[in-house]
Amino acid sequence: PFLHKRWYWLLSLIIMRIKGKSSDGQKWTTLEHNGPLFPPEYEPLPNNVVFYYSGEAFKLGLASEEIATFYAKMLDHEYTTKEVFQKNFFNDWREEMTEDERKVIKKLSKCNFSELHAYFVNKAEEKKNMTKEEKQALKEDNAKLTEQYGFCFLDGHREKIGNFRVEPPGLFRGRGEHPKMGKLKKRIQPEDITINCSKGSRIPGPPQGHKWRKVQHDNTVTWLASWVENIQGHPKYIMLNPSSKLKGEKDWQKYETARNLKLRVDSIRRQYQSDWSSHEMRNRQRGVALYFIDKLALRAGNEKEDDTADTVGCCSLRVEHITLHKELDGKEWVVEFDFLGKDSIRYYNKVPVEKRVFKNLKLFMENKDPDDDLFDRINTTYLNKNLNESMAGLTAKVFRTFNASTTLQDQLNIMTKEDMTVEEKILAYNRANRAVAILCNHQRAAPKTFEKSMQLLQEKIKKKKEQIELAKRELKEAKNAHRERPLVAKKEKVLKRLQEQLKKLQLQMTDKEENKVIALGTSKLNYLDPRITVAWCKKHKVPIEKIYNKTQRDKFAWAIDMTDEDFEF
DNA sequence: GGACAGACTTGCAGTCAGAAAA
DNA sequence: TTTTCTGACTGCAAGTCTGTCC
Repeated sequence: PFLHKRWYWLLSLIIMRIKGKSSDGQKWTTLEHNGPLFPPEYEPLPNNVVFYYSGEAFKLGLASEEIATFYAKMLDHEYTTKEVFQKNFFNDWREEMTEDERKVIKKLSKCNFSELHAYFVNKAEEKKNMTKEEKQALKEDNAKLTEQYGFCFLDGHREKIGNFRVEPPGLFRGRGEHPKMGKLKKRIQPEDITINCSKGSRIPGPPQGHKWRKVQHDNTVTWLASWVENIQGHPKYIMLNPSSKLKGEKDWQKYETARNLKLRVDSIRRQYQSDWSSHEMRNRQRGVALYFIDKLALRAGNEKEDDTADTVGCCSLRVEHITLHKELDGKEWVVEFDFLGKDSIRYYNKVPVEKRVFKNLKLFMENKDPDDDLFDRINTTYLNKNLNESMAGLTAKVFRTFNASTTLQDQLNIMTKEDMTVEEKILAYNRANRAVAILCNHQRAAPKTFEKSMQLLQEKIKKKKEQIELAKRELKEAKNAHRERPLVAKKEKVLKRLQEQLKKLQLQMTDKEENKVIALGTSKLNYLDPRITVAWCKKHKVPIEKIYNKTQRDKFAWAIDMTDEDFEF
């Protein structure tokens, strides 16, 4: 109890480091929890809500009715207009139908879900219009469930669980042009679920009349429960919240690896540059790929399974994804990138490169079709094996963490001035954050209400300016006419306050405009060493709450506790 | 060395709840 | 007090990377 938080963290991190090196992959000693929380069972539609086929009322059985509601709920979403989505949905739906239903329902275009849709729209409306008391009661029920299922005991500490709910059934919504969009995501039964906890701990009871698929005691993994989803056949896990010690330590380790790269990066860069002139084609490809990963923060680019959206990363780039320009916009040796990356987010960039890189790319593209691999001699496994020889723990993605955190540190150093107000410092921070987001290509759809809220701000600024004019005149009058000290002082104060408010609004607007299609959250949460931020806040007297919200402060508790103002990444 | 499974991190979007405006 | 708006939070898909098997 007398151990200061910071020392507690340091100590446990050091212990972890020692353990980590000699470890057999053990992640915990004891783990006890209450199992996952299942979604509520399907509630049948009331009899007055009717599904029509070919204009005729048709009573669906419970199972097929439930699936129909999944589609009906999504009716005003763009998804349901897509052919692939419709086809997948209809196939899967028919598979779950009874023989009799299948005999009748043969075409999706003849299905009329509109009453079902209206029913759910109405229900949502009703929920919105609930009384305060009803809402409060619902909230309390929820809190009870969180209390019961939302926590576990790991090595004796009560820890928050990240996702303690089993995913409900529904229609799969892939991102981009996913060939499986619209397929039925089936309801998960206790019989599908594997429970992981420690030997001798209280094993969570399965729901009445059910059994778990399996109960295991594997302390080399961190998950509490798992099941296999039916779309891709991949496992899904119930795991701890990012605020947990286990996740925090892992996060810290990640940033330490990135800081290690800082010490080695010069020699690694020299190495890959010399690879550009290697006699071996494989080495040249490795050198150029690594250069892209380092300079452009591209992802590694693993091979993907079929039946997924066509997206690529560095190693999986194809000839069609780049265009070479000997000269473009007054620059020499320009590579134009245009491809869909993770989550089908477009990466578009025109980058001047070294002449040798350019020549190599030309060579890699020779005698290839557009859909051939650009780097046909290498893959991510090979790349990572190589990187690991340069530095323990080094993999392709470490470069993203390293470059992101380095950029933040550099930008903060450049942009923060001591005479700035707190608001200006926050803007500077956001700009540094934004530089990182742009580097990592973290995009978002422009918010639907963007134009509107922008206009609103404009108006506020206009009003404020008018107020300032008025205040100036009044001040002048006060000075000329009355020469009453207290009145003049008062008017001066008013003016000053107004001017400060205007400045604040203008800063707000700049920030908003620049953030229109850039997402800052991802880099803040996953790429920026929180110690940089914590140190900066301490050094420049910016309250940490201005930069990190509650969740973020919880996740980065380790950094907040252990970082001094002189920390440098 | 390639295929595959498994575990864990990263990423966007949609929902929700509380703050701000009316 | 009611309505509107925004940022926090959740959900879950989609990556990365490691280990195992043949």
